[in-house]
Amino acid sequence: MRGFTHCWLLLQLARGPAHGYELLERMAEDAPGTDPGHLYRTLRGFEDEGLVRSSWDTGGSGPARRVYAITDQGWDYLRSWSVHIRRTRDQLNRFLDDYAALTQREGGENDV
Amino acid sequence: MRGFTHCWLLLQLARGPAHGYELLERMAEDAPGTDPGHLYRTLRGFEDEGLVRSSWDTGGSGPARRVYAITDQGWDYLRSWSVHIRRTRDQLNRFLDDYAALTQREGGENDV
DNA sequence: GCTTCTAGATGACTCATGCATATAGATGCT
DNA sequence: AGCATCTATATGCATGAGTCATCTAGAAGC
Repeated sequence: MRGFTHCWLLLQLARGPAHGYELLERMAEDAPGTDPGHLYRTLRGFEDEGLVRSSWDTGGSGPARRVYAITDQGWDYLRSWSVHIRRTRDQLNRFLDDYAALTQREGGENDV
Repeated sequence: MRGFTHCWLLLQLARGPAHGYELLERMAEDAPGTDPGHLYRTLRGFEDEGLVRSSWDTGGSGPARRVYAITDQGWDYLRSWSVHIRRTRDQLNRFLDDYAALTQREGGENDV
């Protein structure tokens, strides 16, 4: 499966078109410490795979912005991801349960 | 963060000592398709970092087995992982919630 | 002797991620 | 005009997880 950044970005674009810098700032709130280079590369990668389409927005202030919009193929991809993500979440839950059970048995001095 | 294999392996060793091949078989049930090379390398990596200790078990049938046991440092690591994993799980839940909300709004022909 | 099973390991590759840095338009300051 | 700063996109290079193929070698069965 692709990393968290991939999922997050495509999901954001599913909510509506946006340009990279905007997504970068949004991400700074949700998951701080995201690398701009990785973000822009991921977006271009999406376009290469046909999951999004981009166009230049020269209106507004500042440099031109490359605005990305999700495609039907992008929606399909997002859908298959959601299945995978649910599975991953379940695995993590199992990990947490197992860990909690172990630490309880071992002593109980842990804040689980 | 380290990948799922890392977490899973160290958690298994937290339940008790085991050798690589045994873990490989256990993993085939929980998360099929795991690569032996990756597994063995990960275990050696753990040992380099002091998270586990290994010793040869020449008893029993078949070739000698390298048996791994978790160290105190390994327990510490596992503990810090559990915090991170909980955070990741919460992110995945947020993703799934957002996706569900989006697809409901868009039409509702999806089995969420 | 031969194959098969058990067990551990390496080499080479792809891809996600991180860190530094480059480029360039727009804006504000002096 | 000159200069710094903000906005915006992008590349270069390194690390490290994960994958695929392959190797070594003891033990067991036939």
